[in-house]
Amino acid sequence: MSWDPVYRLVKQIPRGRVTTYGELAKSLRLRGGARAVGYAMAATPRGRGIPWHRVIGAGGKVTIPEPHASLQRRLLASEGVPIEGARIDMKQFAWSPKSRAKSRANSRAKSRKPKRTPTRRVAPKSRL
DNA sequence: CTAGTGACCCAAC
DNA sequence: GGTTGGGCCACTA
Repeated sequence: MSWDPVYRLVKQIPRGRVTTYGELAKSLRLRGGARAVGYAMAATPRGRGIPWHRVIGAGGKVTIPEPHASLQRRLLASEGVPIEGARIDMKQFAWSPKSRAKSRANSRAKSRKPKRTPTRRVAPKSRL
């Protein structure tokens, strides 16, 4: 299924570095966002040397089911990426698909969701 | 077409 | 700083 660009990018992740689903999604400009990347990773074909373990959740959190999470930790630790308190130090290990050389994990513009109709968390019904 | 699920993310509580 | 809930969209039944 055309997840090739995702796999390709994942394969570009250098050893000892990690990136998040969101970063991959933004770099690839996937409409599905992080979700699509997650889906792609879930369907990652084995036997192609795709370092799926270098893809983690936002904030350096492992958001995958236990069986895989355990393996992921071991693989990452094997590459020199220890997980401290179920979390990875993005400051050091975060890798950006574009900047390759720099470890810029900081691209958080808080202005993404300006207003989301506060005090209203129940069924907006219509969007227009 | 609708409904349900998911290796996600973010804001509010 | 942990839990809840909504949103976003791809994929399957």
